[in-house]
Amino acid sequence: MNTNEIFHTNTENIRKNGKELENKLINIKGWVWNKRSSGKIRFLILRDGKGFIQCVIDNPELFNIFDECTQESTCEIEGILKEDKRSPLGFEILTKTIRLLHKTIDYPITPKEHGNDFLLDHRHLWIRSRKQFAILRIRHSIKHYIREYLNQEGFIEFDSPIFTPSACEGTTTLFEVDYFGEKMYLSQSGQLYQEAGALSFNKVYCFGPTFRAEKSKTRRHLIEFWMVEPEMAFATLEDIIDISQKMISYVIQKVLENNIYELILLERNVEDLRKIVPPFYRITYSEAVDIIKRKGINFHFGDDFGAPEETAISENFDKPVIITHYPKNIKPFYMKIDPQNPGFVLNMDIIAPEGYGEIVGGSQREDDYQTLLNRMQEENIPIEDYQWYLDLRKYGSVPHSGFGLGIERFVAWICKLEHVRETIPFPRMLYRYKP
RNA sequence: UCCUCAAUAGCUCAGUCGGUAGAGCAUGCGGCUGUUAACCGCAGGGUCGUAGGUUCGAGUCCUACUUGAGGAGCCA
Repeated sequence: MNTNEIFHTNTENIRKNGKELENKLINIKGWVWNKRSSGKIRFLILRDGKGFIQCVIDNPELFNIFDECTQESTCEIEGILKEDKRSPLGFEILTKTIRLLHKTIDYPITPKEHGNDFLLDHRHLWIRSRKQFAILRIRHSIKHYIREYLNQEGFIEFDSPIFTPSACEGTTTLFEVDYFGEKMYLSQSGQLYQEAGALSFNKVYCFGPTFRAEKSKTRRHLIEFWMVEPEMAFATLEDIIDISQKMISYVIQKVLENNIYELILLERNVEDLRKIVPPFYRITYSEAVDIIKRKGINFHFGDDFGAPEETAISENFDKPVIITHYPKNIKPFYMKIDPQNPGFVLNMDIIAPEGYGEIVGGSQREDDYQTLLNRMQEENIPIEDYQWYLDLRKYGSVPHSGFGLGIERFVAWICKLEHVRETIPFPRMLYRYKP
């Protein structure tokens, strides 16, 4: 074996297979994340897009080039990989050569504290920092494991359109777009199209961005956010309660298995996440109202829950809470009326623990043509625009159910973040949409 | 749309009773052989968000505006 062989690698590979590369000459390309010096020994923390690794420089011939490598300069380093308990990664590089590929001058984001305003204005650079790196890698994993779970369960990904020709619940929360002279809207949910998909493919889901022109300005809201919306034929409310909690648990356990490095960077309490296994807690709307009233919160039976009510309910539980059977008049027309209790619908919301609010909303859908038509007329829905949707109840109607899960709130909960704006690469908020 | 709070060095902030501006980080120079947001010394760096008002005098008090943050409503 050639002892001078150079192994081109990265920090993710070192995390997983570091033992195999120990004492070997490795080559790694990246950017300077931080530097320290202490007399005759210097340290350079390299960021390579997969993680962070400390490079030790004790050869004085390299000190000049070390000084040239400012924060966020691009460089290529060769050296011997050594195991070392003092390095957070468990390994470090005894540097033999440093090549400066691009010198960075006056990088704006220093390793010290910054404010939200400054960081959001520099979002294109902020995503290089360690916390953002961890969050966005976990976002990727969450999306990956959601797809993995649904695909294993026999769902196919069936894309709903982004441009939608008509508004279903009024146009105030929709973005209007000029479509060659016609009015179109950016989708705020792919659900209605998923119902068509479910009657064609049995189990389907869409996964993509949705847009809501709500003037919401809170830590739980974005104007552009991502949802996964599964829809199943021959399925009742009970079936989606079952599958949604299994999906959430599956994703969390997979993230615990595969993203422990990122969770540690975020200082997330992983024991709280290990508890998230089915069955989740389950109460009805009426029982939730009792909990709220027992806490002394002034609440009118029949109203929808706001953030303070959701937080009050979730405080009682260390796992998500599923709330079912809401009053019909605070929920949309497509939800199926509870035959046992006609003032209520067969729906469910899942409230995350730790105050993260509603992460899932779903329901059994109205599958009877005449009942659906009556409800649409009551709510002044333009029937002509929805004839295609009514067709689904004319041709091979079947009990079917579905739900939507908001990716950003889910990521914020898993990462235990203060605000959803850090869970998406370039957040779109009420008054902030640059860069 | 409404309520509350904030704006001072490149960044994060302090600034007392109204008396002409401070620290840490970053930057530059010097020191230190194992640092973990390293540390120590020195130096440079300011139209105190904008406009007006009160006052002998305003970063500080008052008014308006601008920008940002948190929250409500609505929602995932």
